[in-house]
Amino acid sequence: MSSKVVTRFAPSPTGYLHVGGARTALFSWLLARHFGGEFLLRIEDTDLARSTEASVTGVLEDLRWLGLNWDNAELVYQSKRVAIYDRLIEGLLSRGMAYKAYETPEELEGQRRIAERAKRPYIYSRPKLSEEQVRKFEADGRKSVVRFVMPVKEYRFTDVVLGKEIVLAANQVQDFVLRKTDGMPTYHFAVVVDDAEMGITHILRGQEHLLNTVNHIGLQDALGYARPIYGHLPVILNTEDGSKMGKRDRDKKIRHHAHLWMKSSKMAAADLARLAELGMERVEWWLADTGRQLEGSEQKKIMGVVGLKETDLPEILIHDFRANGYLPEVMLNFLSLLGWSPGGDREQMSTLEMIELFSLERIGQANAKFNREKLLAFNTEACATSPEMRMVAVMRDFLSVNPQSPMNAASDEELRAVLKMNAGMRILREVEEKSRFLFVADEKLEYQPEAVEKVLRKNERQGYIALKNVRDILAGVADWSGAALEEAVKKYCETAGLGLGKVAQPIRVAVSGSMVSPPIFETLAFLGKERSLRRIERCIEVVGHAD
RNA sequence: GCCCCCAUCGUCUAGUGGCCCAGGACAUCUGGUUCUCAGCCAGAGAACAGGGGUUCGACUCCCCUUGGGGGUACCA
Repeated sequence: MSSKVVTRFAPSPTGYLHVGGARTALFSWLLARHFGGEFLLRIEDTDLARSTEASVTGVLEDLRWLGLNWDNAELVYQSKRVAIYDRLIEGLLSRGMAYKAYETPEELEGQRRIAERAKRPYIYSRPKLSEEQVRKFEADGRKSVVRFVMPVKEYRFTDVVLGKEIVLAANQVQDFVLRKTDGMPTYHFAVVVDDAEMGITHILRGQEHLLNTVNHIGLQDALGYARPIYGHLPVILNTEDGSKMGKRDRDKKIRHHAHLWMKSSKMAAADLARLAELGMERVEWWLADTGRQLEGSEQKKIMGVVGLKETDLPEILIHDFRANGYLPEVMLNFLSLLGWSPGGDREQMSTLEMIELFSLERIGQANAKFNREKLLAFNTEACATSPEMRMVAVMRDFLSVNPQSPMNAASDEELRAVLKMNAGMRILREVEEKSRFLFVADEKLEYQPEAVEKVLRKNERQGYIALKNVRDILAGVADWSGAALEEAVKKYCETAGLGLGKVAQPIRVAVSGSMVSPPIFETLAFLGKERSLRRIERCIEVVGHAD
């Protein structure tokens, strides 16, 4: 095997990149990089109704974020290659290797139902049309598709991932559609032509394509193409129910909550539709069947009504993980372990190590469940061990996709300091939630009622009193450093006979507005004497007044 | 229904006939550390789906059962 390895990733732009697609892309990329070959990108936009340019942009951005760089400067769009497909299809037609078929989708559906009712497997049977019938169909303006004359025989091919030969019996093959009524090629046709023309040597794809492969090799034989090496990757499943992990899962959760909401608030679908400013039929249609999906904008409206936050939804899309503050290198590492293992006890790897260690033989056969907790643990470790510079860059990227965060105003130096005081962070979203108060104007700081109650008011306002007392101590601290502040406050605790927690928590609430923040002395040092005291002063006033 | 794929701790997996009364990681549980959250440290429990073969010997090979997943489109 002296020829160069050429792999590809060929997403259909009907949504953003999800973990399954990313894993497929990663494996193809690793294979190419391992052998010093090429990794190409192609956009499979033959489904005119569902493909969008926004999806293409999104997928490309996600791939770039992950660092899965592709080698073709010019992207291949199947929608721009229709003339090429047409020429080849005409060739097949003229040689009798394909034919026009005139059944409507409804007629086919009917045939399928009949077969199902008779408990017979449905296999499309080629109708024998007389020339006269064909003329009549054409004259009636009946739309036609082009079907491939699939040679009836046993098909077999070797799968490198499964490590075995896949056999499909002759009675299972059937003629399939090459060109749809709208003139676009089907996936099956375009994929075979493009893989051949792009010189793809290895095709890695999800196991849902396993049986499609026989159609593809039937076509390859008819068109005189060489057969690439195939490998079908195990499917990534949900931990919760073991079903295939996919974009539908977010929709599933929203629907579930919508039902709960209707039950608890005694509302009907019509009320939900009205409040969400959506059509009633649309909402009812969606609620009725778990197989149905709403558009992203519609989902948002429903979520607003039933009280679901973006962060309540399961992360499925690569973009979700980015927006929650996972590191791309961690995603890559974790994804690589879903179906692959370098062997032994090896788990955490840099991308370079993954390239070096990757091999098709070590890809597993069993489906894998996506374990979020383990991903979190990997991310925690990476956050703890990555260089400061890297973390600042990652934080910037995180903030760029969270433009509403006040932390966007922070300088690199400030980010570095914030990251440092957040040692032990798991994801960047936690850093943001825990530290955003540092970048809110003193007078705009909001005090959580529960925090004020529990920490300052409870037990005869012990916390409030401690805060007042420690305010005077802090006002007298000359060296406003973490260490000096700690010393001063601890000394106060000792003389007052209080545990550090009894004093630290009131200060925390006063400067952050909540019961959770980075370590209190570092927080004070970051804010500086003036701002710290101003916040404490304001808190004393606000809480005192409220009585 | 039919076709195809798969099967080691709760989860991801290591294991390619004796090195395994099965190793690692995450999760769980128990202690410890700590100004909150998180983290960190120490320890513990936890698996070869079942039944037949093959073999001197099976987690490893073969068959069946069961279970899980995928496909069955003018979607990819």
